[in-house]
Amino acid sequence: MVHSMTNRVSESEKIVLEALWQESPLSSQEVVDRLKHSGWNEKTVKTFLNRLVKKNIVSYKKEGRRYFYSPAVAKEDILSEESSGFLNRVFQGDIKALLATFVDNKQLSKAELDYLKQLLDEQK
Amino acid sequence: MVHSMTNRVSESEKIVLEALWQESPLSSQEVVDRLKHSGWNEKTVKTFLNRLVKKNIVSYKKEGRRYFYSPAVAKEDILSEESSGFLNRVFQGDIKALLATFVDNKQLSKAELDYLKQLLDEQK
DNA sequence: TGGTTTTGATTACAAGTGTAATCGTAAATT
DNA sequence: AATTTACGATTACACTTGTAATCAAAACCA
Repeated sequence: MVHSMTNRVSESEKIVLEALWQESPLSSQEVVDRLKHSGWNEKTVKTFLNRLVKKNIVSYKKEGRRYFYSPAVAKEDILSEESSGFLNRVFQGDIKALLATFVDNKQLSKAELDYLKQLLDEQK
Repeated sequence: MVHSMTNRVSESEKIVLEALWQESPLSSQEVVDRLKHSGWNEKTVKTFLNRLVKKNIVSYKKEGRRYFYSPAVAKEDILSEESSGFLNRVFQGDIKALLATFVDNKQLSKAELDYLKQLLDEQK
């Protein structure tokens, strides 16, 4: 696979992927278990797993009759891809505007504020 | 319209909406003109305008034969809705993780860093 | 006044997504 | 061994989205 990954991961698929990021490899049943709070039918979860595999976002190892799934992409990669996409789409790349919106919108605790200041200092 | 707005604005629709935020009211032709860089066919733009109207995201005033469109929602509202949605979906509400990703990922200029620090101080 | 153009409304249509149900086969159970 | 079960593969189906084309009525032009 050469040219940059164009396969989009849908929101639902991302929730499934998140479970695999937290722990993998997992059988489909284990994924279903970890997502029982979602209210999704087992079949639905399996569909998402399948689509993730077809998109090469998730890989699997056959073990006897069943598959054990693992993420094929790093969480950080997806997060930064999503993040820069969001920044560009919603804030036209204006990171100051984006951060201002987040900082204004959320009530940040003192600890969070300190953490962020530290982050900014390191950035120097 | 009573219960909380559940109408999703698609990416393309948001681009059209952005034009109206920049200036309104606009006739459909004016919107098309302002979006000629998008490469969209006039018909396509009109479709998006129509869908925005159906979703009550954009309103219009009839003037003779033609309509003049205006946003029916504030940009800030959409931005903060999108932002908190993104925060929750992608970062599970962990604003520190989100900001860290943005701050790490983008090379921030000195001016931007200063701006952010000031923002954080105001937040105190 | 009869054609031409403009504009909004309606219709089209494939791809992607949410949400499963069904099918076929291999495995487990009785 | 026969039956039930579990699992992956295939199929289903409506809704959304991207991307327009067509239609009907009004307005303009010749």
